[in-house]
Amino acid sequence: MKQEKISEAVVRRLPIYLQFLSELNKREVQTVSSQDLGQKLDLNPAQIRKDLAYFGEFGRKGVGYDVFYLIEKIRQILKLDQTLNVALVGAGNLGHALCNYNTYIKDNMKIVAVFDASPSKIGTQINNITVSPMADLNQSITDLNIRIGIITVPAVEAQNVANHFVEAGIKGILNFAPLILKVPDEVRIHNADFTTALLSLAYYLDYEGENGYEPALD
Amino acid sequence: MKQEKISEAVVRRLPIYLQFLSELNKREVQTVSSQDLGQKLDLNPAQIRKDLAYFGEFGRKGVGYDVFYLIEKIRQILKLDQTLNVALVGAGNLGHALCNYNTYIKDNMKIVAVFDASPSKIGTQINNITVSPMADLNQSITDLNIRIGIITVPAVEAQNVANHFVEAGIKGILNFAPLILKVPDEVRIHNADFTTALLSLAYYLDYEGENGYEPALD
DNA sequence: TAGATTGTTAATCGATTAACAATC
DNA sequence: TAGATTGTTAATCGATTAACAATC
Repeated sequence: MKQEKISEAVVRRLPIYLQFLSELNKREVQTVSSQDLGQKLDLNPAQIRKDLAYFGEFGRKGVGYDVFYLIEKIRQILKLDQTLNVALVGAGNLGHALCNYNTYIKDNMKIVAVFDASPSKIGTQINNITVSPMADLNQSITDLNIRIGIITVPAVEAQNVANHFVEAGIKGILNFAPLILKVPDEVRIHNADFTTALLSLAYYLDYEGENGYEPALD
Repeated sequence: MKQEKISEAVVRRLPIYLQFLSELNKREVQTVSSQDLGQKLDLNPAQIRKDLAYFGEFGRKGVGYDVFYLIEKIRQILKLDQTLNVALVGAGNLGHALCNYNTYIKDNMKIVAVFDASPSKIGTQINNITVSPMADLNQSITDLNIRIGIITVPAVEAQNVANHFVEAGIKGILNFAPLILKVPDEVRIHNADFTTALLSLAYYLDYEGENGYEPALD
């Protein structure tokens, strides 16, 4: 086990491993090799072994990885072995979708507070959570020991919400708004805006193999 | 202008440029330098210049880039200068959110058909589109000349939907389900699952600067 | 002309992959 | 023991960044 710096790319793959391992576990598969994992996840087996080796020796030579043990280990690494409370700002369609989604609950992430600026939204219920006014944000975040915030407001309001989050002591933000937020270095931002993924799809239509863009000839 | 292979990383940044340039255009800013762009988007100015230079010479030395001209050029590169019809399968909360969202419309992407397997959803209206049964998918995709599909169904059904899409001739898929889809090489998949982004946030909590994971000492 | 900023080459940095000894 | 598969080092590959001549 080395004390190297672990790159973001590695950390980003851990939840992907976790998700597929959970699937295997559900199907009562006991053991898995990096070969198997690589094939199912479209990744190089050497990369998977290397990723895991940053954190310890979790496999057995000649055998592979014990599925359940590896799940436990990855959950520890990601700090998902403790419940993490999450706040969400923006009770629009997307906010609703995220609250009703409950994939994260099994991963110990739980949206426990929802806020919105619009009086028409405040007081309504989403999945047993009452939408609160922005004025309550600071207090709730302290009371509920919330460290992660999700932003699902329109782009124009997103920076403002981020500022509120930072002031309230939030340490990680999942941002769905299509812009780059400015926050202090100690706050971590992950962008979940899908418009870039959608728009960049267009580039790859039709011209697979060639370059998509045909410049004017000089 | 060179005929190099353009990496995915480059293409992924184009929509980000586009989005900020549109912002500038709205504010009637005429010209922008790679310096400015880099600062606002948290990117290296050299990288931005290099990205753009793959596709042509869009700037003026000593001056910068004309905002409106660059917008036009990037839209051409991404093939957003023509309207692209999009199909969506999965009329749940997330599907609803995406249909009501209309950011893409200004970018010439439009969801024009929605499908769901559940009888309780079929026939309902989302944003003026009637939810159709899966049986109609093939025909609609042909009739409406749809080349991009969005998957917002639960993970267990996602591969099945992807197969339908492929058979119907879809060339690009935006997948929100948390799994790796298997499709022929000529079909492009972009994953928009945000659970990986959310779960990996946990890793970075608290221990900024250090490594988040504390292994047992041997 | 002087200052600014591009387009592009060269240098650096980091991430992925191949290869293999160790070992179950 | 023979076959399989890990953990890890070395080789490769690709992406980012620095630097600068060209030029507006």
